[in-house]
Amino acid sequence: MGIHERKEREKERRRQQIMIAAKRVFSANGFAKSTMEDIAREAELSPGTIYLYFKNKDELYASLSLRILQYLNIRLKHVINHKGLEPEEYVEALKQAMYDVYDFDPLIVINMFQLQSSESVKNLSPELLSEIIELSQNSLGTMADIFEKGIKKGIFINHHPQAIADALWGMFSGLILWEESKKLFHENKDHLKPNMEIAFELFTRGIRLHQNPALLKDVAPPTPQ
Amino acid sequence: MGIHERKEREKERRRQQIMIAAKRVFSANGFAKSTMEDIAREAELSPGTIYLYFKNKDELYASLSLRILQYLNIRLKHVINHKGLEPEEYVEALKQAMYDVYDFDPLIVINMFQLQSSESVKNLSPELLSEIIELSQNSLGTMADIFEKGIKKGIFINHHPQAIADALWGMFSGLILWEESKKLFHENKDHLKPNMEIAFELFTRGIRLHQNPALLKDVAPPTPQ
Amino acid sequence: MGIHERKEREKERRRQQIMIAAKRVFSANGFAKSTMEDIAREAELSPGTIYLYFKNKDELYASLSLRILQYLNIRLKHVINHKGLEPEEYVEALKQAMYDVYDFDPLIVINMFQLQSSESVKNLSPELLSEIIELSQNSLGTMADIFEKGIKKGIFINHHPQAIADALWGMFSGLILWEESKKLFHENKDHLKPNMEIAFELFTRGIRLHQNPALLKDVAPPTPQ
Amino acid sequence: MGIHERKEREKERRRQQIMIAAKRVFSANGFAKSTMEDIAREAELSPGTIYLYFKNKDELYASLSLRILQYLNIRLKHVINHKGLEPEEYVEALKQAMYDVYDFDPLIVINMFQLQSSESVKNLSPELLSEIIELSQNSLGTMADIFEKGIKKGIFINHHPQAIADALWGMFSGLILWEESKKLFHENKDHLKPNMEIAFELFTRGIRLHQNPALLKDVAPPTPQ
DNA sequence: CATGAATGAGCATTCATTCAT
DNA sequence: CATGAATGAATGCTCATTCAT
Repeated sequence: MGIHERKEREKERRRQQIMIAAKRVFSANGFAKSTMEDIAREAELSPGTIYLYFKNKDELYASLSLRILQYLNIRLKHVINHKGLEPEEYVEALKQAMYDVYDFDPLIVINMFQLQSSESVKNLSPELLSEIIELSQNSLGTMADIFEKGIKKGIFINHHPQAIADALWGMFSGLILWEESKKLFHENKDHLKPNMEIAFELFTRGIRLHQNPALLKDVAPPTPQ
Repeated sequence: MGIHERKEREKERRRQQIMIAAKRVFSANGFAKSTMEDIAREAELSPGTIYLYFKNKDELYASLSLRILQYLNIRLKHVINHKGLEPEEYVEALKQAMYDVYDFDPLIVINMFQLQSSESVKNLSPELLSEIIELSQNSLGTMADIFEKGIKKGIFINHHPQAIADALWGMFSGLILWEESKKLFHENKDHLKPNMEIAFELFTRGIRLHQNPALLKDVAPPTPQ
Repeated sequence: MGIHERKEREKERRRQQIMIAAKRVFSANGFAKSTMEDIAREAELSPGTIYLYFKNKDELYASLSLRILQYLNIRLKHVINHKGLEPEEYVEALKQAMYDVYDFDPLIVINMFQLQSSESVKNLSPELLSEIIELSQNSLGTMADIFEKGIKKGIFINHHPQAIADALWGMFSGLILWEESKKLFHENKDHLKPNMEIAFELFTRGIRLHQNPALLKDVAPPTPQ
Repeated sequence: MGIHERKEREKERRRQQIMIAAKRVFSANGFAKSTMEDIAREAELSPGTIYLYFKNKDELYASLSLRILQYLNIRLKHVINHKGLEPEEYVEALKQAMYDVYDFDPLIVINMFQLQSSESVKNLSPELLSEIIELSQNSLGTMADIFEKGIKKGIFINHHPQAIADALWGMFSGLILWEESKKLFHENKDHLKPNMEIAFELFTRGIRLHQNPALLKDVAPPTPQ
C-alpha cells in the first residue's frame, strides 16, 4: 500500500470520526442548538480540525444524510441484485434492508428533513448536493423497481411503482420521526420496531391483490361483541 | 361584549398574526436560519412586540405545533362524535380530517419534529409543553378509537388500535416531509395529494380483513407477461 | 423639526461617534491589529451596535477615507469658488486647504492607501466604493483646475494640470506617511508642518515660470565654502 | 567554497524565494487579508517551512521593507561615491537611483508604511527593527548629503538639506502610493513613470536658485488667452 | 401597548503557529 | 530540513432578548 493510499485512508477515518461525533451531538440537541465546539469535543478534536474535513456546519450536517443514503443505496442494490426471488420475497428483503438502515443509524433519518431549509442548501457545495439528490433518486427508483416486479406479475396492486415506493419510504421515515418525538414528549421506551413491523405488515397487505389467508391466522378477528 | 373581552380578542388576533408570519418564515428557512427579526418583518411588527406574546423563539416555534395539534384534535373530535357510522366510514372521515389538517397548514407538520431537540424543550414553559403532550396523546387516542371500532366489528385486522393509529400518523406526516424534501432537491411539483391518496388506499386496504372486490376495479392486474 | 429628522440626526451622530473611535484605534494599531471590540470599547458601545451602522470592518475602515475626502472636497470647492484671485493666490489657498485637511485628521490620510487591498474592495458596498471614487476624482480635478488657471495665464509651467495635481497630492500624502513612519521608528517629535512648508515652497517654486527674486531673500545662498 | 558557506548561500536563496512570494501576496491583498498559507502556496513551500526562515508574519512583512531599504542604501552609496560630479549631476543620479528602487520593487514601498502599527513593532526582533531604523536614517542622510553639496555651492536653495531630502522621499513614495490607489479605484493604466518624471522636474526646478532657460524650452507658456 | 435601538453573550470560522513524522 | 495536519486562541459577526421612550 502506497504512502498516498495510507494517507487517504487515514483521512477517511478522520471524516468518519467527525461524522460519528456530529451525529451524536446533532441527534441530542438538533441542528440549531449544536455548536461546532460541542462536536469537536465529542470527536476529541479541535474546532479548527473539523474545518479541514468539512466546509462548514451545514455541509457537515448534510454529509450525515449522504452517509445514510449511501448505506441505503448499497443495501437496496443488494436486494435487487438477488436474482430469482418472488416479488413477495423482494419486498421482504426490502423491509429487512430498511430495518438495517434504521439499525445502522436510527436517528439520522431525521436529518434528511432538516435540510429543508433553502438557506442551508445555499451553503452546500454543488457536488455534495447533487450527490444527495442522485442517491435519493436512485434509492427510490430501486424501491420502485421492486414493486414493479410484483405489479407485472399481477400480484401487487396496479399503481405507479414510484408512488408505492414513496408511500413506503414516507411511512418508514415518518414512523421514525414520530417515535422520536414521542420519546421526547412522552418519555416512552422505544417500541418502534414493533410499530414498524405492524406498519409494514399493513402496507404489504395493502399492496397485495389477493390476501393470503394464512397470514391472517395470527390476526383472527375477535368475536364480535 | 365587555371591554376586557374585546381586549382579549384583540390580543388573540395578534398572536395569530405572529404565528402566521412565523409559520411562513420557519417553513421557508428552518428553525436555525430564521431570525426573530425576519418573523417580525413578515408580521409587520417590531421584534420587541413578539416578545409581548411569546416568551422566546423556542416557545413561538412550539406554539405552531400546538396550533396544528389543536386543529387536528378538533377535527378528530368531529369525526368520532358523528354517531352511527360504519367503521369504514369513520376511517374515510378520518382520512378527510387529515387532509384538512394538511390543507390548514401544509408545511407546519414538519415543525413538530423539529422540537426533537431536548435543548429546545428546556426553554418551553411547562404549561405549553404539557398542552402539546396532552393534545398529541388525545389525537392519537381518538384515531385509535376509530380503528378499535373496526376491529371489534371484525372488519379490521386485529392489531393494537394504537399501533395502527401510530402507523397511519407516521405515514401521513412522513409523506408530507418526504414530499417537502423532494420539492427542495428535485424541484418537483407537488403531487403530494395523489401520493397521499395512494398511500391511504394501501393503508386502508391493509387494515381490512376482507378485501372489497369492488375497490379493485380500477386497479385490475395487468395481464401477466 | 420633525421626529423623523431628529432621529436621522441622532443616527448620524452615532455614525460620527463610531468613526471617531475607529479612527483612533486604526491609527494606533493599523487595520489588521485593530479589533471590532477595541473600536466598540473606544466608542463606549457594544460590538453589535457598530454593525447597525457599518456593514463590516472593511466598510467602517473605508468610511474613514470617505470622510476625509468629503472634507477635502468641500475645502477645495471653497477655494475654486473664490473668484477673482490670481493663480498664485489660488495655489496659496489650495495649500491652506490641504493643511486644514491635515489638521482635520492628521493620520487618516494613511487609511486611504490601506484600501489598497482588492480583498477589501470586495467587501465594500458598491455605493460606498463609487462615492469614494467620485470624490477622489472630483478633488484631484479641482486641484488641476487651479493649476490650469496659472498655466493659461502663462505664469505656471506648461504641464498637464492633472499631472501637476497628482504630483502635489502625492507629495502631500507621502510626507504625512513618511513623518508617521519616522515617528514610529525614530520617535522624533512631529516637525511635519515645517517640512511640509518647505516641500510646498519647493513645489510652488517649481511650477512658476519666472521666479520672484523677492521670494529668495530668505534663502540667500550661503557664501560658498 | 566551504560546505558551511554553501549551506548559508542555500539558506539565503530560500529566504529570497519566500520574500518574493510574500511580496506578491501582500501587494495583492494587503497585510490583513494575506495568510501565511497564501504565501506558502505562492512560494511552493509548506507553511511550516516559512517559520524556519522568519520568526512570524510581522517579521516576514518587515523584512520586505528591510530589503528595499538595503537596495536603496546601496544605490545611494553608489551615487555619493561617484566623486567629482556637479550637484545637478548628483541630483540626476539620485533620481535615477530612486527610479531603480521603484523598478526593483514597485509595490513594496507601500509596505514600509504599513509597519505603522505599533502592535506590529512589538512582534519584531530588536535586531531587525534597529536595522530598519539605521538603514532608513542612512538613506535619508545620504540624500541630504547630495543636496548639501548644491546648497554649499550656492546652486540650490538654502534649506536644511534633511528637509529637502524628506520632501523628495515623501513625494516619491507618496506618488507610488497614489498611483497604486488610483489603479485600484480608477482602473487607470500605470502612467506613474511620466507622472514621477514631472514631479521630479518640478522638484528640481524648485530647489535650483537660478532657472536654466534651456530647461523651459519644452514647456514654453501658452499664448495667454 | 408598541417600538426598535442597543446589547452582549454566543458562535462559526479563520489562521498564525507548532510539532510529530 | 521540510512537511502539513492539527491546534486553539482570536475575532468578525449574529441575533435573541431587553428596555427606555
